[in-house]
Amino acid sequence: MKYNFNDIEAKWQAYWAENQTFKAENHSDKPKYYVLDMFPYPSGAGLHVGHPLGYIASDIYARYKRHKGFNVLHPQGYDSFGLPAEQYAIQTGQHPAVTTEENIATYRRQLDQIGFSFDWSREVRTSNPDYYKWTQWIFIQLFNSYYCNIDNKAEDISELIKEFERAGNAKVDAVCDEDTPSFSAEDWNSWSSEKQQEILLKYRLTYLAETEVNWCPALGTVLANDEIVNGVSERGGHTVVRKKMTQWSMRISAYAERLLQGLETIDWTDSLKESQRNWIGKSVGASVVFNVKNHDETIEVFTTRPDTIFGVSFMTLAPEHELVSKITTPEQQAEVEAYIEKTAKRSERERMADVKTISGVFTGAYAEHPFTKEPVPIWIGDYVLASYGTGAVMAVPCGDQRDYDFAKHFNIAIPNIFEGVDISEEAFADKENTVIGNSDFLNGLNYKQATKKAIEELEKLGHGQGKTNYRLRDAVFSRQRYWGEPFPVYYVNGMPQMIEAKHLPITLPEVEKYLPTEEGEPPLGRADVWAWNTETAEVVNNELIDNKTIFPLELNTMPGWAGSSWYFFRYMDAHNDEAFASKEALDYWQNVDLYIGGSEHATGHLLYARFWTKFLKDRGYVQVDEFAKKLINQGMILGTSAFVYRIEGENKFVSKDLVQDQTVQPIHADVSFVNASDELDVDAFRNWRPEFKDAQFITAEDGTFKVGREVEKMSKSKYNVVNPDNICTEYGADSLRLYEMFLGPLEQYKPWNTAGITGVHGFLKKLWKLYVDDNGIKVTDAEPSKDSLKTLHKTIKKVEEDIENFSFNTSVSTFMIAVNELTAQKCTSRAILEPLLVLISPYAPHITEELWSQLGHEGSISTVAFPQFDESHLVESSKNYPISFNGKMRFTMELPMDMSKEDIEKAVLEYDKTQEQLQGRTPKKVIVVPGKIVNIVG
RNA sequence: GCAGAAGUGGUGGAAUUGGUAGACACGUUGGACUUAAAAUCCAAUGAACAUUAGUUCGUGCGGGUUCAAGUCCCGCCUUCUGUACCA
Repeated sequence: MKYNFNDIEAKWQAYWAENQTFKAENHSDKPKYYVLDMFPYPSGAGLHVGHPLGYIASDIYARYKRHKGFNVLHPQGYDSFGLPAEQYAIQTGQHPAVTTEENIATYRRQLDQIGFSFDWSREVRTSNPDYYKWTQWIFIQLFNSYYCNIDNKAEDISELIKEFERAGNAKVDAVCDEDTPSFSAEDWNSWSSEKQQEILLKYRLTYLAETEVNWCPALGTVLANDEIVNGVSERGGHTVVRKKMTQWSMRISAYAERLLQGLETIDWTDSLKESQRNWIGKSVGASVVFNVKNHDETIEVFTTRPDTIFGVSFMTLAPEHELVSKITTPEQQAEVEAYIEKTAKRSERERMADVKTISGVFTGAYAEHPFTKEPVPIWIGDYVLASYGTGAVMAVPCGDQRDYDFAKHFNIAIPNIFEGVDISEEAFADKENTVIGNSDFLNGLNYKQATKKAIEELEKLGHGQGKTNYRLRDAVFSRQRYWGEPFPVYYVNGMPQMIEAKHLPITLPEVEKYLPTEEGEPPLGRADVWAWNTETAEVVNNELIDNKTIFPLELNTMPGWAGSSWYFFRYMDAHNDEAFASKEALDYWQNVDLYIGGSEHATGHLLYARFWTKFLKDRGYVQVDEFAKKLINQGMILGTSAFVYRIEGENKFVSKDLVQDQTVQPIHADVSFVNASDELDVDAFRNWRPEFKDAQFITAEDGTFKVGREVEKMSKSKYNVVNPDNICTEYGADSLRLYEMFLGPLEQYKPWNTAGITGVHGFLKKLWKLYVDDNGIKVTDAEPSKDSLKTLHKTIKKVEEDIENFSFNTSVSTFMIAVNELTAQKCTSRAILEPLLVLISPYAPHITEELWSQLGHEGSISTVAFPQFDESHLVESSKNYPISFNGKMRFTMELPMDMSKEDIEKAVLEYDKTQEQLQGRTPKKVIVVPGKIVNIVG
């Protein structure tokens, strides 16, 4: 019987689907284990071999955990709202729901043929109204919450309103906008409802505010900071400009400290945690208030070095700073205005590219040093960013290199306030070795002492206090797009109102085009039926809007990360229409035990999802603080591109080994035309494109034509994309799974080379032949040999360790070694071969199911207990000792395991080969490590 | 600039606590089977020297610790990833 993988794989995939083999139960006596892959976006191109890498790894782990007796939740679904489907809709007029549906079908077919153990009964799609109903619901909860700094958690906004009615906001310590005024209870109670709502927006966790946003004209939408790479849009590489717009924002900054602290409690990679730490950007220091001479204005700055306050010799404001126009003296007016105009014109990108040029202008105004009362000149300069801190810095040139460079450039004094440090060449920024001098009451103190003292003194003077600053900004939550979740929001007198939760979902309206309107409104502005009737609680025709009972609905939609910020909870109870998931399900599954995905989501999805989890916990909807306990980033699989070389100016191609010093042009050839020995199928290449049809090919003497190889990112344009469908047809899903793992460590970037798959495919054939010959199953009930038991048990040990360490590549080698050994031992024993199948089944589930059933078992192998490791089979009576001379291994010597150190030394020294090596010398020293090694020195 | 990861044969990679460097594969070469091919099987395969026995070198580079270093320490170089005038 031959190993007919196509039939076997189809058979078992059908079996799993029919029997719902991998359906997870929400009630079980078994311990739970939740394995999750990062949500795929179903793109039109389908999967290439790089995509399933993480899915295969998580699938192996999920299957392993089932063998280990866990109730495993291993779901899959689609992040199905998003820009590509919408761009496609704009180009073709097709509804994004239609193309999304088609793409999902392709994905599903491709995923199914790889044999994943997903519980498809729990599939979720973010674009499905049953799902986004709850995304809208969470949005409403955020709107109805504020962040209380005293309790350090989110609380219901009604609590805040009660307090405002009772005592105004004097005693309230909550996260709010910078410009929130102080008010009394009388003020509050005297205000109109609109005014009250305006104030409440300053506290709500999601709020509408005029913000400066990253506007991408080409995409017609706003982008979040993490959607911009090097000043251009991440998708498409379009220009991004700053623009003021009224937008929904998420008050994620309220959670900055908890998001930072939480990192200590989760097992994520260091690089990922580090990215999040940098993104949150905590800095501890002080806020210092400077008076402006001859003005009532004050300038507040944030500094991490209050200890260097006596080294201040100027201040710098961002050119956009609101005080600039107020304090600039008439003499400096023209110069300042010219500078502001010049910097405003420079795009973010230019400003970033050109960090070296120092520019700035003196405003003519002076601040007053809080301690010395000396005048401090106020400059403006674009090295100060309006968006960080207060948009102003106190410049200490002796202690900060940027201030130093600025001072040098403009000939500003650089007073030295450090003991025994030379600052004639550069600033001194070493906090550890700082001793302050020339600084009145701070003299002689180190960094820590001086910082503490300076803050105390500033507080006494009322000129500052200790402060912690975060780089993390509130996240803009609106997109001027069609294909996203609609907001459950309508407007009364310009004030946003939430639709009651019981009327959700508010489904996407139909539009005739997916472009912004002529007036520049988002695509939903084209919908005819997009108004809210508050009496009937229905979405009605816009013509009915009377602003009495029928109001306009929000035209923006939610961003891509809305749906993916909580989907991991939905899988726990995917069809619940009473709640986003039942309390029982949430209590049982808690959070994700293992999350596998790419590292590109470090500061986007993975931060927002943590934020929403903490919010849901605060409001009592979930029990957990973090949604994923452990996270692994899989590396990318790169393509191995193939190049053919065309002689410059001629339609003549030359085999790689004959190129020599001719001037040639490398041209990408499709990798499917190239075999394992880098030989090109010339005919296939000719037929590929008309211009190659009549080309000449200079081949090697043996008639072969060699291509060059280079490792690049896998991409259509490089013709190096390998489709898993072809691999499955030609070698089978089990070969694909094994090979993806065999390529190397999961986290590492590594090139794909289809040629190597014959290795694992050969292994599967050998495995098959161990069980089956021409007459069918050849497994017997014979007593296993000692050697076979040893092979089995060392394999159990190694594989178990490997899986626990996510070292899947080494377990594939271990299987190969085991099968090679058992084949050599001519093992046919059921007692060996049955457990071996269970070991391999997480990696190669189809072939093992088939052999398991052929061995006479009913039902799936997937829940059979993992074999128990028994040390006793590995105990050796002797050891083949490596004998080294001065650290160099010369020969080996078989000696009993229980031999004493002294006897080993004696035996080794008496051995002929030892004397041969020593050539009459007397060893100075003999090191014997029993069970390991012998080293002879001398 | 800063942070993180990584550098081992022709290639992917292995070596879990310092103890036989290169497991397991790919590729290459030779052989068996075959009319031939495919498939399968066997053997060799880090480099140099040597008829053999064997010797020398060898884990990015330079030092060091140790009986023993891919592994530990110090100083560099290169590549990848992320991030950046963050006060």
